[in-house]
Amino acid sequence: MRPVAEGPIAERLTEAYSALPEGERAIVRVLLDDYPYAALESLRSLAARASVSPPTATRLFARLGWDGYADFQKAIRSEAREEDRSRLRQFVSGGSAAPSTFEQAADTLRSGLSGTLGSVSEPVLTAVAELLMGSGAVWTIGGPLSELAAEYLARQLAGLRPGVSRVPGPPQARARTMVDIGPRHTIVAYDFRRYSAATARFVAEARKRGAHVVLVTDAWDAPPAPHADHLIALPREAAGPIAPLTYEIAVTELVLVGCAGAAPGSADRLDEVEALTHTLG
Amino acid sequence: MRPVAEGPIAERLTEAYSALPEGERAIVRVLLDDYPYAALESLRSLAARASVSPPTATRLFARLGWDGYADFQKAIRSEAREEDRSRLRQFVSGGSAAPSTFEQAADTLRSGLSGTLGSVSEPVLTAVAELLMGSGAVWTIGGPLSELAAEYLARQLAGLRPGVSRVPGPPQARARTMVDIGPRHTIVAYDFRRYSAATARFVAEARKRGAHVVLVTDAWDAPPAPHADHLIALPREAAGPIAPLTYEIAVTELVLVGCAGAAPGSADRLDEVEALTHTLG
DNA sequence: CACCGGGTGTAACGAACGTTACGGGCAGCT
DNA sequence: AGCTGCCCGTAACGTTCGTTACACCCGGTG
Repeated sequence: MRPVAEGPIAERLTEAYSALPEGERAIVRVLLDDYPYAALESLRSLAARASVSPPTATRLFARLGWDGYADFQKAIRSEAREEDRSRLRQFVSGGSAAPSTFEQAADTLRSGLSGTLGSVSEPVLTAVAELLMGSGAVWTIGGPLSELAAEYLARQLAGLRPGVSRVPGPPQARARTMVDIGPRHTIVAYDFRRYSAATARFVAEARKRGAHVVLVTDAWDAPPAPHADHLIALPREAAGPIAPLTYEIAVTELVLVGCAGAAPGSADRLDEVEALTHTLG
Repeated sequence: MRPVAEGPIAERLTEAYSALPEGERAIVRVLLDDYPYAALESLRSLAARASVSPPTATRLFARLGWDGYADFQKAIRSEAREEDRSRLRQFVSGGSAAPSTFEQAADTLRSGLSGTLGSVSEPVLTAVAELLMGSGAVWTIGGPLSELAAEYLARQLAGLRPGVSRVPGPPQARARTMVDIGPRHTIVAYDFRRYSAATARFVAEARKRGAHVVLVTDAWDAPPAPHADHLIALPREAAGPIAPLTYEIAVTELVLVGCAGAAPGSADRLDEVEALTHTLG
């Protein structure tokens, strides 16, 4: 399979990459970009694709320890053949003795995401999506790190409908924002771990003014939770040694999928945004 | 029938088989027995495996309508490439009966993340982590959406070491930034899909000044790729209907795990940051 | 400034390639 | 028996291949 399961040859190329001269790097890029099919063509067309001369390719394979291009090709072919065979028994759960730090971290992310996606219920997502597409205006807000998720939601959602903004950071600007918030508006708040008192206050005030509140957090007893109409709680145990922004982004994308589904004409809008980007850029 | 899914080429061979003379049948048998790998070797070795002469093979391909062996090989290669792609697509989009939109999206995210985490090689992560912790100064930069990942890396990395900044957006500010960039500095660039010409230019110039460049992208032939010392390529096919920021964040967190591991005293620094946050807030 | 080492492209080489031309061989038909 | 059509291998052809040799350019060093 393409990059999902790379063989040792692709790894060898990847690892050696940074130590290679420019021309040979170009070859490696072509090789990995269309792996393994680029390696099945002739050395000359390979070199042409990389815009270098054939000898440069020859030198690459020599440097990496193969006995010429034919040798390299043979290795690629047998690896592909072998990988094809083993695709059936791809239920190998890794299992190798001592997983490295990275493997541990990767596993944490994998299972954490799985838990995150499993814990959000579909009716809630549907309701949130409808709310976001049906509201008069949408504001997103987040804590020190979660604000990146808030920003992400704002940007993507703005591609689907008008009237989406970030809640500004400074108190005065927040106050000016709050003045106009009313019953037809929706606030999406991201609040995690240490929780932001400012976010809780903002959410509480917005709710008092009749706005709808969607809260993405890590616990049902988070400070702003009482003021939320819809609450998406990510499992806390998913947290690794580092803040798991991955999960926040993931559920945000889930919400966005729902929003896109609820907006039939969104493709046109996205096209127009793109055209305008070009015009203004 | 070793291959799970045979393409039309294999079918063509099978159907024509009975109408073929003995020698050409032998060729077809070899072809189908080790499909499609036998077709990737030379015509001569193919003929040898079938215990016939090379011209017999040539005649087979002419008879079946291809314009020579090279033409046949090209067809085989592109078919294999296409089949590979569609296999991944099917793998990504899931196949169970009628899953809801959200379940589909969730599966996409799950398997996409799995693919992403599987495709990044550990030595590269290690090298990047060491680079990020050992450099004089680190700058992060990203495109319209990827900049969120760049921002995330900058914020988290700043908790582990001093001298981490975002590259500013406006050209003049970028120019002022560039002036001071030199050999002991490192640039981390995120560049995806539509690719940002500005990012590519910045990276190219930085590299010219001797800075190290780490590029996180979705293809080995991305525009800034030629200027990167370390390249982390996320599988392109993993992309769903929406931009997969989840994956970018995930590999960023993987890198951060490596950085944290390379900095023993980072806990103290984080504590101090927290205390200062309280003091200044 | 001269020097040096590494990286690269151009040009030329020999080898292997796929193809074509030709002739022997064999079955089936007249 | 002779003829005919098809199949197939041998031999030679021209092409394309991967490799090597060599000269140029560039950045770093004494």
